[in-house]
Amino acid sequence: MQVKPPKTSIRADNEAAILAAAESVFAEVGFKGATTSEIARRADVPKANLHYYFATKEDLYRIVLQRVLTVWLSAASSMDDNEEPEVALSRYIGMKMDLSRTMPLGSQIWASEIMRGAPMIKDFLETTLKEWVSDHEIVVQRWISDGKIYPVAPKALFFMIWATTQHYADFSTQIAAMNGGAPLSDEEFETARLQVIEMIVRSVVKPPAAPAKTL
Amino acid sequence: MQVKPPKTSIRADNEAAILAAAESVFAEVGFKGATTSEIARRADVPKANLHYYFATKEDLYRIVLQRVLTVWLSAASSMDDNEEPEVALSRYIGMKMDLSRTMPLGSQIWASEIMRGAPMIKDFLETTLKEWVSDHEIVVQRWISDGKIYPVAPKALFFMIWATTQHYADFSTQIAAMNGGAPLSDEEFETARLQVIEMIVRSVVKPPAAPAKTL
DNA sequence: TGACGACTTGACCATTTGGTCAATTCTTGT
DNA sequence: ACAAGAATTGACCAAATGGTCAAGTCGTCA
Repeated sequence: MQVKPPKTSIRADNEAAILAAAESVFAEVGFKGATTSEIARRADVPKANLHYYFATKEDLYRIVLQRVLTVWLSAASSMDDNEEPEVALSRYIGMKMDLSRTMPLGSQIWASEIMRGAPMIKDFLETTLKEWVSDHEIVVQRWISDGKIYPVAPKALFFMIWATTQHYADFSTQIAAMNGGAPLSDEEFETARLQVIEMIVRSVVKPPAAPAKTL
Repeated sequence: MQVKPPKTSIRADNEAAILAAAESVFAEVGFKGATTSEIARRADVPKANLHYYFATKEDLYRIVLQRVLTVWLSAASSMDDNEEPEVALSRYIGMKMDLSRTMPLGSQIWASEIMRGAPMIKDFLETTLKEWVSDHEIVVQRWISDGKIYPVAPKALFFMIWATTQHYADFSTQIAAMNGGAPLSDEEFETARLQVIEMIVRSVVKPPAAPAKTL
């Protein structure tokens, strides 16, 4: 199951520790605010050792960002099939909620990269992401033509999905404060997950046509 | 209409220029990433002059944050009355969309403050914001009891509203990229605003009970 | 076992950082 | 007109920053 032979496990271990530390620092204070010494501290290696594995802070950031994009793409493909809108949307929203739960740092890094003007992922936004949106706008348009969902601007729907699901990662501090100070438990999160799916689906999917005459 | 007599207009002008510059820098790179020299550069004053008006970077940040909270509170009160859910929600969502349009930097600063763990507004979250949520949960519960909206977790509804509306501020770079590279025009934004209101309202408000028998 | 490359790290460097200060130049009220 | 406070700013400082380097230690494979 290993993709790359692990060179030495020393290298693999150290790179992993440094990348994990980098992820958490970048998520908290963004690229500009991050310091290599703080990353080294969290990874529990001397700063010089960090620079032995990753030449520059920008290199480190680029690699961390690349993993975020990869994960984003994997979730994105979960909406590809042409199922019924309710099913396709539920699957996609659920997947995004799972991502917010399991990889909140990635979501936060994405957010702070966007907020600083996306200098590093401008290209990704303009090509890959733009294409995903264009492709899926067509799907939504078809659902509208077929009378399955209300006529809505597809982009507004995508933005609502992204915003709401990622909110559970990016604003987890605020959510915890509203939850009596503690992060959502697994059960609480699962409830939220279902609730989000239910609300967003209802926001666009037409209820089944009035049952012809039965009852 | 002036609240404080403007001391000298020199002071007022300089403070305003510095605060505006600070807002834009903090919005882009957060508190940790911001530098006083960059703020001074954007305000077009020497750094020493900036420190003449604001003693420390933290002071500046605190003041900028305070204004964000004030604005947030003014929008929050727009949902207070006990109107029909559709009206109350539409007004509140519309107000939040307006805020995202007119004060996007404030929204971004809020987001980055939350992402770094909200060290500076923890108290606001745990008191003022928590109370607002508690109070309005009651309103939503009543709407549910009255059968006016579907049974939803009030917090999940608030989070969806905040997330979606603030997305138009925090992720404007990404939205522009999806819009062919240009920020939303006034008309495009107005369309989005209406669309967001429509979707969120539909996500919770029950359609009028099947019209008794007419037609 | 020994040699060679991988790994480790304290000391160091130039630059940038937040912030200070004293000397100077306005403004303004009388 | 002029004194007194308000405003301006170049020069400066200690600390922190991203990054380097040389001198070592360790792992492993023949």
